[in-house]
Amino acid sequence: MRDSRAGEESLDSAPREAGGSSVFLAQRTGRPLYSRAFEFERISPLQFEPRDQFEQRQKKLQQIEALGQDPYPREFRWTDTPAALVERYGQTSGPELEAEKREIRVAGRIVSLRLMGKAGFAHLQGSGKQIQIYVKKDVVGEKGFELFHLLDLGDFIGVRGHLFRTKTNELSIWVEELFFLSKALLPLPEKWHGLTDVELRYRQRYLDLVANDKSREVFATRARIIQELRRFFDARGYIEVETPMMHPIAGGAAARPFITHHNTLDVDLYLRIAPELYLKRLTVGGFDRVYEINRNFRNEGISTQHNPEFTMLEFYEAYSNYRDLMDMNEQLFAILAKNITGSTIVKFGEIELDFSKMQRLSMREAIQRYWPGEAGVPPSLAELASPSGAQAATSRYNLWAKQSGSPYAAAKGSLSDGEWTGLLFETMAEDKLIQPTILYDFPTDISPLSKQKPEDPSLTERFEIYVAGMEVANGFSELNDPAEQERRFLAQIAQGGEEMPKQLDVDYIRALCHGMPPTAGEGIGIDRLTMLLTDSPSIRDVILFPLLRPEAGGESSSTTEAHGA
RNA sequence: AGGGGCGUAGCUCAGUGGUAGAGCAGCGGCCUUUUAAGCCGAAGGUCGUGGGUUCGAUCCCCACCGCCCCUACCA
Repeated sequence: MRDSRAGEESLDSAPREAGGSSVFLAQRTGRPLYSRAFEFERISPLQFEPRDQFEQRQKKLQQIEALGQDPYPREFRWTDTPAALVERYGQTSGPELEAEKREIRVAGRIVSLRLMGKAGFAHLQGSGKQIQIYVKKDVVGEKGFELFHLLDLGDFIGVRGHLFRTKTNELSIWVEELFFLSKALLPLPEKWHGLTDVELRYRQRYLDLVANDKSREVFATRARIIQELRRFFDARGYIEVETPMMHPIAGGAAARPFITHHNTLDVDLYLRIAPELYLKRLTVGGFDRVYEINRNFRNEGISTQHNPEFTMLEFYEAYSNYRDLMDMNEQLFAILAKNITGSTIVKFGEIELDFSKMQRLSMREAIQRYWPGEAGVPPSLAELASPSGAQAATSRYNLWAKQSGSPYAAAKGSLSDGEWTGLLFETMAEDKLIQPTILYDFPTDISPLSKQKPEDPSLTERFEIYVAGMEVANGFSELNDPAEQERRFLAQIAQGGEEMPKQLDVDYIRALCHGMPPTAGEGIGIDRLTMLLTDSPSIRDVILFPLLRPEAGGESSSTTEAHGA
């Protein structure tokens, strides 16, 4: 951490270590504060673009310093934010402002600048809101106006003055004194188109946030969604916990993990693919209602719906089952939609999602429901439940799909009945679930952590919630029979494959042996939920810094390393 | 991984097989209530990178790099 009492001579007067590469032309020297000069020595050829402006602004910074200003001052005390002023005085008339004439001190980033001769206007932006300032030479004086001249778009300043309205009736600050706060050595994106290059928006999110209101709103909304979720669960007696991100065994989901290494212990660890097994240990420990909002990491593809690290809310509730959760979810999604967007009807792209009700379908019903008419008579529930029934139905579906050019179900290796059912559902029904839908009764074969249905052990008490064709939640009555759990884990391990655990999580079985209450648990994908509630078509629009390939220019991978041939 | 698209000034975008264009930003000048401020002037580019075709390539061809979209894997 940086010392908050920074400002003592030692810190400032020490020449900066060149360290072999600096982007600055001028290196500061060990002169005392306020009288320091720059030395123009090229330290390294590395520079940020645009170079002319970078250099120009460095020169201006020196000139500002020459005016007696600290180039990086430690303190500015403000009385109001731009947002607060707009909020409070947005409707107040000029004469009323004149009558009050309260002294205010406001800070912000300069986002527009109109300078004319001996006066000028600018807009200060703070927390996404802007207020205009008016700077007049007569008022701020020779030096103050000189400082004003040296300001660029992007600089941070503070002002002292009072509110008034201009000829065009815009609420503005009549500036009596200017305070330089920080220099933008690089220019902001273009002022009315903003930043549209998506790559730049993701790589340099800070510019996106400065330039694009829409973007800052999305992330503010994301924060509110998480707040709402915490409120919802806190009000129901849950406690929030944090469980390990580094796991000795990657469990709790079927996914390829990231591998890392701890030096002192000399062990490989996996970045967690799910917090599930740890949270359930906590229900064993007597935390009857727990939740965690945190990251999961899966070493898999990147798409508009997938980022290698993503945020999940997971929660567990003792003495409940999946029916209780389904009911709770209907409430939760409706409340969220209402509180976040103002309505339970939410616009998403070209469609409107209605969160006031959720249709419920069993997986087998969904297959029937979305079975294409041209593919013949849909399979009966009895057929789908019978041995090899799902496989037979899939063959019939594939026959049609291949003829019509639709995606067909391609099985890798031999599948069990439950796997066929899951595959068929994913192939033909999943992307049709546009309106919020609770899909329930998943095959046991693809639900290794769920309790079976007492009347049909081939199915489990598990559901998923689909919205706009995306899976956003996954919950079930948790399997708490240690013998059955061990059997299913061993079956997974025997099955093999990159996505399956390699090792039995013995401690988890031991925990279950100490007794886990009947519990229902669920995970909700926060990123996807945020997409839905902010009308964002890509997951990268709701993740501040989505994973991208590292920028070229540093050590480039292929060219420098490619001597294998 | 496969298919499609994109890459031109710091930003937003035009454009052409024959010396590269605008607006904004930046620079110099004028301007004391402007607001996409205005007016005058000057500057700014390895047209993603590397090959090839050509008398000549930013443009055509190939490869590579990066990003976006779709499909596959996945939540």
